[in-house]
Amino acid sequence: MSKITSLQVAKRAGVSQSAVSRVFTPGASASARTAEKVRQAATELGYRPNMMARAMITGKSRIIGLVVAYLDNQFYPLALQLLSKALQEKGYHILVFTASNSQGAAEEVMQELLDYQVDGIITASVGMTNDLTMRCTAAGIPVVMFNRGQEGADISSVTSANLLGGKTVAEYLLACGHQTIAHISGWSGSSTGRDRQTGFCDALNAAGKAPQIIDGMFDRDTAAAATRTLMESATPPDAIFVGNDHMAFAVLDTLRHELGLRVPSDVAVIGYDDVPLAAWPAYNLTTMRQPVNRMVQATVDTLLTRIEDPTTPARRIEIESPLIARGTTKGPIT
Amino acid sequence: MSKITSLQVAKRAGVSQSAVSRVFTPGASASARTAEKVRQAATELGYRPNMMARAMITGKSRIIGLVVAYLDNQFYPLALQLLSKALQEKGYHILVFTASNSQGAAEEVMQELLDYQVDGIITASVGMTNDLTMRCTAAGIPVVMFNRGQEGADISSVTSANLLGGKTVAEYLLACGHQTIAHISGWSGSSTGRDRQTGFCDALNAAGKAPQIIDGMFDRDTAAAATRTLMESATPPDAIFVGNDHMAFAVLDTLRHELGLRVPSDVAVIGYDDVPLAAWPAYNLTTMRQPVNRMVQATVDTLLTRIEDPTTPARRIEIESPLIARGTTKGPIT
DNA sequence: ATGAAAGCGCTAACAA
DNA sequence: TTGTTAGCGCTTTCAT
Repeated sequence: MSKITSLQVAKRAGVSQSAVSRVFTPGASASARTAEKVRQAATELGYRPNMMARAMITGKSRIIGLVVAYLDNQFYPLALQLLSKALQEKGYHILVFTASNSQGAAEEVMQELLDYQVDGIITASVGMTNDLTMRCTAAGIPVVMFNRGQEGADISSVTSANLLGGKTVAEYLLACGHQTIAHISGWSGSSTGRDRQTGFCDALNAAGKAPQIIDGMFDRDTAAAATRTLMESATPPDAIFVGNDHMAFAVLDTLRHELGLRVPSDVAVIGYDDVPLAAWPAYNLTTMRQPVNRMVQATVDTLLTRIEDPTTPARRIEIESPLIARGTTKGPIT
Repeated sequence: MSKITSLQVAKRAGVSQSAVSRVFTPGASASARTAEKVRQAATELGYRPNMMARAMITGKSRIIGLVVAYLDNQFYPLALQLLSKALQEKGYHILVFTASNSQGAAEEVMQELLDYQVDGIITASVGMTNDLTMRCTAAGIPVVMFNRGQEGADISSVTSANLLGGKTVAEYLLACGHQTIAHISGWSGSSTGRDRQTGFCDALNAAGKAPQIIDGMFDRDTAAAATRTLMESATPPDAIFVGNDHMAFAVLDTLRHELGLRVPSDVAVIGYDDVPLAAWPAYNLTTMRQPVNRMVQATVDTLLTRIEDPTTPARRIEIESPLIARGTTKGPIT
């Protein structure tokens, strides 16, 4: 039982090979009778069009390259799963490229992406340089950055409203009556980390406060170390805003199990993402939600729109979302 | 800057198109001088061979289909990341197929897998029927089941030594002096779940004990419900072996935060997998390790070996690993 | 070792 | 609507 070609189907159906092709090509013309005969023969033989051959002609592979760095932050596996499912429903599939955040690696990945003739690219939280992403656009391949923005570049991106999110957190903490507020920020090399920090600090400054800030690099160990530094300082904070949930869990672990402090009575903690784990009783973390579902939907829409019509301009989508108050904060003073 | 073909490189290098092809085909013959000229021209033009065209000729796409169901169990994202990285180093990439565990979906996925002419397939924890997996083998596509075995079928699989693992857990719990031991099993429809259970029960039976067993379906909510049932029964257990870490976290949450019990003094808990979260202080879970690294390595080896030489027989690999004692058990009586 | 030529399986432009 | 023809970009005989 080897490969069945369109030619064999054609013979069996008593039509030309191109007739078979047309029956299987969306938006091609074939009479009902022909289509019937062809489909019949095709199912009998178990024929399915060869994607590779089709891709070579049309230039469309129906493959989307997903560039991803680390999957230890629960937010990304979830996104990957939803992304894959949503694209699959549209007839696309995800080809995974893991890129350690090093300079040379990105370069290499970019080439491989082009080799496979992917129809589009989604970068998830990976530090693609402007240059690299621009080159994809130059090569005519639409790129959407998921959970990352890019300053002046003409590249589509989908993020949550991080600036606003930071502000929301600041105002909430203020409303809770906190006096000494600190921030363990997301990696300052990422727009996401920077925006959350900016929104947070601006709102705090407006209230006449200046938070102490340490870059947590989106990393557990770094965040844990930052927590120690913060709490052992001369003026330890009574609230910490952490750049994402993944780090916030490390902060909570350190606070509770290493420093023996109580949350929220000694220190309040707020994260960002609202990954499933944040809702589990062991952490019960107050956090800014990132609506994965809507972000995924927007990403797929944006990408497919650009694939179908390359003249569509790049769009930068920001999705607003609520703060989810749970047990690591005391709640606003009423 | 559109597509560069081998022909354009050939012209520039002053050689034939086939010469260019040979230079880029591993194990083809070309003189040093020709190779030099070709490489020169290629880099100048930014040429890279077109994978699609190559795939069509050789029948090798250098794409591995990964079929996966859910990614909420931390074990799988980790595996996916390592798998992707290991394969990438060998020049392969992963095309993701998400399959809800329904019957019809698997059928559909299987077809798409064939459409893309994947060189091999890895199924991760997804309930492929014997029939389906056999059809892939029939179609000449090597399949490796990751973290699942299959009874009599001639299909490669890589698992940890689940039978032995179950036994190890039982003996450990016995050594800790537990009297009433229960088991919230992994999905009984999976070899992994069954083997752990069998190894566990056999060892317990040998000691004259018969554990109460509830199928946890590898699901958080089901496991939580099972925990309630167990603890509210006439003879609540003093130790619970849970079929994987993902469920064990739900069990711990329920025990501590809902039933107000202390672990391990009221009940001891042991999981299976040793995902990163198990080591975090909030859970600090005693668990059977599954050595992801070695499992991934074995999977990649097995798959690539069969791709390179299809006559290689299927192999069933079981990897032994240790119990990691942490804070949810009291430790053996000395 | 190299070039010419024959396709891989398909879609698309062209006639009929 | 349909069949015929020409490639997509490459690998692989087959001669030389």
